[in-house]
Amino acid sequence: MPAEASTSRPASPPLTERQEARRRRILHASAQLASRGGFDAVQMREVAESSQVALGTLYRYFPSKVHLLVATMQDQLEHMHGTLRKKPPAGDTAAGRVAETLMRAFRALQREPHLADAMVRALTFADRSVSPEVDQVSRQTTAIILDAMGQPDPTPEQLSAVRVIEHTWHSALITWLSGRASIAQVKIDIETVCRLIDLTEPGRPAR
Amino acid sequence: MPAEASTSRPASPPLTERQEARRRRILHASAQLASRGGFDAVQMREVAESSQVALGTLYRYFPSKVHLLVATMQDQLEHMHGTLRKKPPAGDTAAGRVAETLMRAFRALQREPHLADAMVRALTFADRSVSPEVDQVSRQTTAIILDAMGQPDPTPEQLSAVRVIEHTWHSALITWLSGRASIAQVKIDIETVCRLIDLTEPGRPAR
DNA sequence: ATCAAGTCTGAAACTTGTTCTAGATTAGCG
DNA sequence: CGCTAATCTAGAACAAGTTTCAGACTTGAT
Repeated sequence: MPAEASTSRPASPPLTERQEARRRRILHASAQLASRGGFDAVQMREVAESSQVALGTLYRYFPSKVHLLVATMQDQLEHMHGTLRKKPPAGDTAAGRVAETLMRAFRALQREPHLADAMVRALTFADRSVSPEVDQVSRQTTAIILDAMGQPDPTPEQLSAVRVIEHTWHSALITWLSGRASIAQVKIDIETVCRLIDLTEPGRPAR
Repeated sequence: MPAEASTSRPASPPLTERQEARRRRILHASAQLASRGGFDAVQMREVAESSQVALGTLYRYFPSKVHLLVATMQDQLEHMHGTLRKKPPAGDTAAGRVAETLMRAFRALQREPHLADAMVRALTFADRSVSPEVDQVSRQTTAIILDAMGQPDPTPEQLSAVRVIEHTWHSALITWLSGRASIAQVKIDIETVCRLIDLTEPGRPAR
């Protein structure tokens, strides 16, 4: 029973069971260390030791610390998408549902602020060499938002709005994590940007 | 004639002339190295050498690489605010003027993409210890946007919109810098988010 | 079962951000 | 001028990400 997740890796070379296990151990150690002290606490030597893997092996699985943390984020996002699916938001408007969904995710992050720090910092610090992985995270986030909107077939305008929402989401998280914005502030920003969705409700002249 | 900029540092201890000169040399070296190879090319030893200052001194002036790059950004932003002031945007709507202003800034960044990379990456990677400096950058950005709106006395709603615009601006830059979004895409995102301004034009029922 | 290719391990080495130290220089002051 | 505190310099030292390498272990195919 090899649990193959639906939205996962390209799975270039299929991993053996032991390799899959190593990969899981590494991701687990990464998340654990991150939960403690955030980005800085995820030290490659420690991750290697915690996951019972040689440093060189760690680097074979994840070519850099940022790759590792972005993969950790993919992992967590899948989790969250699953959780969110179970109890879909109940608002009347698409904007309200999206805002509610993002606030739910935000509350989850608040429970593990250090982990959030590690993941989000890695995500925005990632350079070109991590683009595919970051893109995957972005697609997953988009999927979550579209789910909340309940629009299986969004217009280009709506996709633009979703992109802007994602931008705001990431950047607002950053300001919260670095102590420059309060939780309340983040909430306001999310609600504000979600209004863009109403603005692009189909049946409106585009411009 | 000690040119004291209007929006500058708290100037805790006033610097002597030679110190001011050192500071300028450092910032200049930083910008120069950044223009070459972006974030990675700004190596503290090189900055120290280029600016004819000992490594320890560099760290006395800027307590970390991120501090240095954020200060570099403040410097460049002041420049840009000055430039933008000279030719204010000409659009009819506030949203249009803000979008035009940001696109103008964006085109300036496109001319020095490596410098942009160094500054923006530093900005979003900055942790709590750099909050005051990052905040200053944020205030300066807000000032530029409010200038473009031509609203000397914005409502709280408008301030929220401006915050969201800044979020989008930063995050969109990141996606462009890491090659995940095209210039055209960034343009669309900026234009999309600027619509929020019309939405909060005074004289509208606030919800 | 055996062999070749690929993978993993442990340890050292290298890079770059950051810290520390001892001595030289400078600034402000009486 | 001559003193004292602060600042600056050169350079070593340390920390953590990354690379490298020789040898042991697995895997897959014959």
